[in-house]
Amino acid sequence: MSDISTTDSLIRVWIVEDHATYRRTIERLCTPDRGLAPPCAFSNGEGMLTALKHVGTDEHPDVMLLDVGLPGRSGLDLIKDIHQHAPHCRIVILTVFEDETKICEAIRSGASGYLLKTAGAEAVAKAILEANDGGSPMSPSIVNRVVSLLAKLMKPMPQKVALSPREKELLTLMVEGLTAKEIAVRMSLSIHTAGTHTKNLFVKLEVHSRAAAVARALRDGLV
Amino acid sequence: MSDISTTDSLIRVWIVEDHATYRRTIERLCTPDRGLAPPCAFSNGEGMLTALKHVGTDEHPDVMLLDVGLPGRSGLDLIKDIHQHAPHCRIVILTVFEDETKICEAIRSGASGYLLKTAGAEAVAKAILEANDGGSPMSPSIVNRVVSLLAKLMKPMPQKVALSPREKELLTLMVEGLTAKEIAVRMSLSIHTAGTHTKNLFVKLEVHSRAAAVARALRDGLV
DNA sequence: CGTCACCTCCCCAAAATTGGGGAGGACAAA
DNA sequence: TTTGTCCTCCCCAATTTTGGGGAGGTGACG
Repeated sequence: MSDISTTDSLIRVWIVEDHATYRRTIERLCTPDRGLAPPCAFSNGEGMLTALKHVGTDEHPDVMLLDVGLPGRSGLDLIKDIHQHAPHCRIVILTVFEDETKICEAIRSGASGYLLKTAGAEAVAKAILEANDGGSPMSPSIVNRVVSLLAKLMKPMPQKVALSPREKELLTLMVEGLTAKEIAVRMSLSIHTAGTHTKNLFVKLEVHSRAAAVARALRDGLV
Repeated sequence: MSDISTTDSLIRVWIVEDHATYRRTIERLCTPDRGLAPPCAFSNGEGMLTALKHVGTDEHPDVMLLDVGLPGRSGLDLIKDIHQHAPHCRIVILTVFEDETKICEAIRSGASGYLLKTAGAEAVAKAILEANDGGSPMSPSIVNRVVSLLAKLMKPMPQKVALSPREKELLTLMVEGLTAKEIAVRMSLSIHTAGTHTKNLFVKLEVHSRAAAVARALRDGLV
């Protein structure tokens, strides 16, 4: 007997994935030698949800692999429902989307993991085990984003950076693509004053270049 | 007799505005001494539209002040209908919205003017006269946007600037706020190559600074 | 009245950017 | 094959940016 079999039962995995071939790939990697029971696979969230409502609690999945970008309701919406019906089920998002918004929503909704579909079969299998053990499996690039996201939220981002009128004006012109000299002219300032404002602005925005300042301004709606 | 009375009749003004007090303000400024007839005021587009359909052509308004952000259909949708029933009616948008999208739609729909509600009573009165004379009254800030918008459309904007893969990559990192040196490291390039890419990028984007490049990228969704 | 934030102006020097130039190789289309 | 685009690397010099410093003035707030 291998050490895996020391657990009473294999991990119950459910899969929600509309892409048939990819779904098959995932199904195939759920093997007893990995500690995984033959999975239940669904092509959409509705089917999975009705199944979840009708099976007994002892039949509930341990880990749910969830695709987002499904037809019908977004996979992200499903998370809450899953948690409602199967509170102990660990949810792992499996998707091609890498954007912060989706990741953020998923995490907020209560997903345990977030895998990119570029991940190999072994990575997925490992992720299932990790999730089942209470971990939070994530693709490397996702981890990066989560960390930076967290860092962003951690720092006392005072909602809106308190820019003085003149600084806001300067920032606006900077976003227009004007150089320091042009800005000085437009604002009827000496180059030096424009420079001073720029320095102060950089400190407030926590950046070290015009490009970064513009990026921050545009992205955080400071203009 | 004042020179205003040399015209046979006063300007017929219609107003569509849901905010009662503001509507009253506008109504009050339509005085004979300004060359304006007592106006018809409506709190919504539907009412105005039915009225427009039922009155004779000789009763049609000369100038229509239109609020957008009305309950029910958007004021912008109304423009087409108004033109259909009263082709000679000059339409002036009166709103708090300053965004390019709204302005663009309004102009495209056939609005003659676009006023911000921050405009004073006298400005509104002047705008009505200007519109009636075939002009296009606009708040200063609106004019700015329209001009820049026009300029943007004029230049042979080749839809999407054809950036090479490497250039797009560089641009992305530039938007992240990285310096040339950092970008070179991230892209595994020599500073010189990063510089070369930057130069080519600037030519394609028609800019002369990183800040402007970032602004262009972010605003035109190049990343 | 002192303090603090803001605006204005200036000096300075290290570092980065900007904008020319050239040059070789890969690779695909004409 | 020739042409063209793209990627890579380099040199150069003028200009700009960055980030310190100081300094005087205003006006608000306690």
